[in-house]
Amino acid sequence: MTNAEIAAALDELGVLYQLDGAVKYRALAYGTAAKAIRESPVSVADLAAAGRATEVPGVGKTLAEKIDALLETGEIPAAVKLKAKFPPTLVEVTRVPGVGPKTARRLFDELGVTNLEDLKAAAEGKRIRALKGLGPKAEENVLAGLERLGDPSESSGRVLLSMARPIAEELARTLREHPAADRVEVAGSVRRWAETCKDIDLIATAEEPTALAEHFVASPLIAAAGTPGPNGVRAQTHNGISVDLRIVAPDAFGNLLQHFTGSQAHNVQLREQAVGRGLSVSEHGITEVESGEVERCADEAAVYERLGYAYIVPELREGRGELKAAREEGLPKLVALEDIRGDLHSHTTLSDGRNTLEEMAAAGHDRGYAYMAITDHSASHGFGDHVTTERLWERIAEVEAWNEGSDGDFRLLAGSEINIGLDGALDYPDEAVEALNWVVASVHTSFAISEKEMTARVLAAIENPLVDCIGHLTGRLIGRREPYGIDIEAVAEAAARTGTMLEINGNPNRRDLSEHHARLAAQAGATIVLNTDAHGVDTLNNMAYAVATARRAWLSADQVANTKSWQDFGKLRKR
DNA sequence: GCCGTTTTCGGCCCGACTGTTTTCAGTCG
Repeated sequence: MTNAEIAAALDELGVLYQLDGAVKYRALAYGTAAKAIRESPVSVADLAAAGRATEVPGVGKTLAEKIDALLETGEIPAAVKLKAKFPPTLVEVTRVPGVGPKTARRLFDELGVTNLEDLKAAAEGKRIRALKGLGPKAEENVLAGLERLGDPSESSGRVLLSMARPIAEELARTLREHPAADRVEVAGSVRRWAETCKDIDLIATAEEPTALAEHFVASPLIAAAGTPGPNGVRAQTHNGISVDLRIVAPDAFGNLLQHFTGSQAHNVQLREQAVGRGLSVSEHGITEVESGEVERCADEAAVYERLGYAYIVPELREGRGELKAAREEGLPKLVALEDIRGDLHSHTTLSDGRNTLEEMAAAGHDRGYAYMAITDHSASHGFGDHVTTERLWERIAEVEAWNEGSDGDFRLLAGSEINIGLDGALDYPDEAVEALNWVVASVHTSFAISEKEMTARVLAAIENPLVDCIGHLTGRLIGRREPYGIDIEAVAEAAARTGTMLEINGNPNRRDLSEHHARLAAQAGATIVLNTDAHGVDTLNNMAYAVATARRAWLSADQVANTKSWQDFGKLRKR
C-alpha cells in the first residue's frame, strides 16, 4: 500500500469523525498525520511493518494501530463503523468548496442528502434554504462549488513553479517601476521555491496604494481583476493563475511578508510556540497578550528576531524542524547557486539536445563553471536519438580536441547518460564506458516493474564500478507521472557505501531526487550532485531549481559534490 | 488524537470572508 493510499484512508476517517461530531482537534490530527505520511520519503507501510510508524510526525500509538489494521485487512475498523452510520459518499459532499463537515451533516440529517447528486437536486429544488442559517445564497454557492469540483482545469489547481515564477517576477518588476511603489516582494510558495504553486502572492508598500493597484491590473499579463483599492487587489493571469497583491503600511511590511510567505504549517508552529511565550502573532504584528501591546516589524528578519529565532530562509519554512533548529542555532548553512562549479548532465544535438557540443561548452564556460559534462543518451535510447558505441568513441575524441583548444580554466568532460537495462546492465561495452570521464546511469524504460525489481535494477547500477552517478532516480514528472516504486533507503545506503553519487535533477518538471528523498539520502551519507539535464543552452539555467531543491532538503555546500574544484571532486569519486 | 524549554494533562494559530443573522458559526488559507 502506497503512502498516498494510507494518507487517503486517514483523511477519509478524519472527515468521518468530523461528520460524527468529534472534537475538531481529533479530526485535525488525522489531516496532519495524512499530510506527513504523504510527504514521507520512505514507505510508511514498511515503517509500520517494522513497528516504526510513530517515527512519522503526527502519528502516535492510536494512529499506528489503525495503520496496522489498514495494512492487514485493507480497512480501519473505526472507518467501517462510521461508514455504517454515514454513507461514504457523504465524504465527497464535504469536498465541495464552501461545504464543510458541519453543513454536510445537517444536509444529511435534515434533507437526506447522501451524495453529490442529492446535493445538486436539493440546491436546484431550493430546499437548502429551509435549513436555519442557510438561504438562497447558500444554494447558489453549492451549485457554483459543484461546477468547480467538476472542472478538470481546476481539479488540481496547482501549476509548476517554472510556470508561476517568471510571471511573479515580471509582475513584481511591473510594480517596482511605478513611482508610488516603495517595497515589493514575491511571497508564498514561489518565494519558498516549492514544486508547485496554487497562486502568486505579492506584497508591497506604497505612497499611493490605490494608484499602485490600478497600475498593477493594467499589466498585459493580467486578464481579469477585482476592484483595485488601498489594500491591494485580486487578479487572474491569462493562463488562469490567481494573483493576490497586498499593500500594507511600511511599518508592518515584515509581518505581512512573513505571514504570506508561509508555509501554513510553518506559521501554525511559529504561532503555537509564540503563544507559549505569551505572544500572539498575526500578519498585523506581534501582540504581547498580557499588556496588549502590539509590535510591528518593517523587516521580516525582525519578526524572527523578536520571537527568539535565527533568521529562517523561505526555502526551509515547511514545518520540518526549522523552528527548533533556529532556536538552537542549528540551522545548516545552505548550498547556494554561487557555490556551483560545474554541471554534470547535459545533452547536445548528438542525441536529443538542441545545441551543439561547441555551443553547450561555450555556454558552460561563460557561466564561469570549472567543468561540464556532455552526457548524451546511450545506444538503446530510441526515437532516433541513440548514440552508437562507434559514435561515442568519436565523441570522446571530439571532447579531447575541444579541451586542447581551451584555456585550461574550464574542463569539458566526455560523458554519457547510459540507460540502465531491465537487468541493471549498461548498454555500452565496458571498455567504452571506462574511456569516459563521467557516467550518469538512468532508467528510461520499463517503469512499471515492481518496487523490488526496480530496486534490484538500480542497485546493480550503483554497484557497477564504472557508474559515477544515478540520474533522476524516481522518474517522476511533477503532476503528470508518479515516481516509480523504489526503496529509497536501500538506494541511499548503497550509494553512500559505494561512493556512487545521486543526482538532483534541476528540470523543474522533475526535481528528482525530491527534497524529501535528497534529505534522506544525504543523511544516509550519500554524495549529492546538482545537475540540469539541459537539452539546450537556455535550460542550463535550471541549476537554480536543483539548488532550490537541495536547499529545501537542508543541504550544505559540503554535501554537494559539484561545489568542489575538479581536483577535490575527484576525491569523492569511486574511480 | 498528538505532544512537551509550561505541560504526561490540557492545551491545540489567527484573521478574513460569507451569509445569515441582530452577535456569530462555518469555512478557508
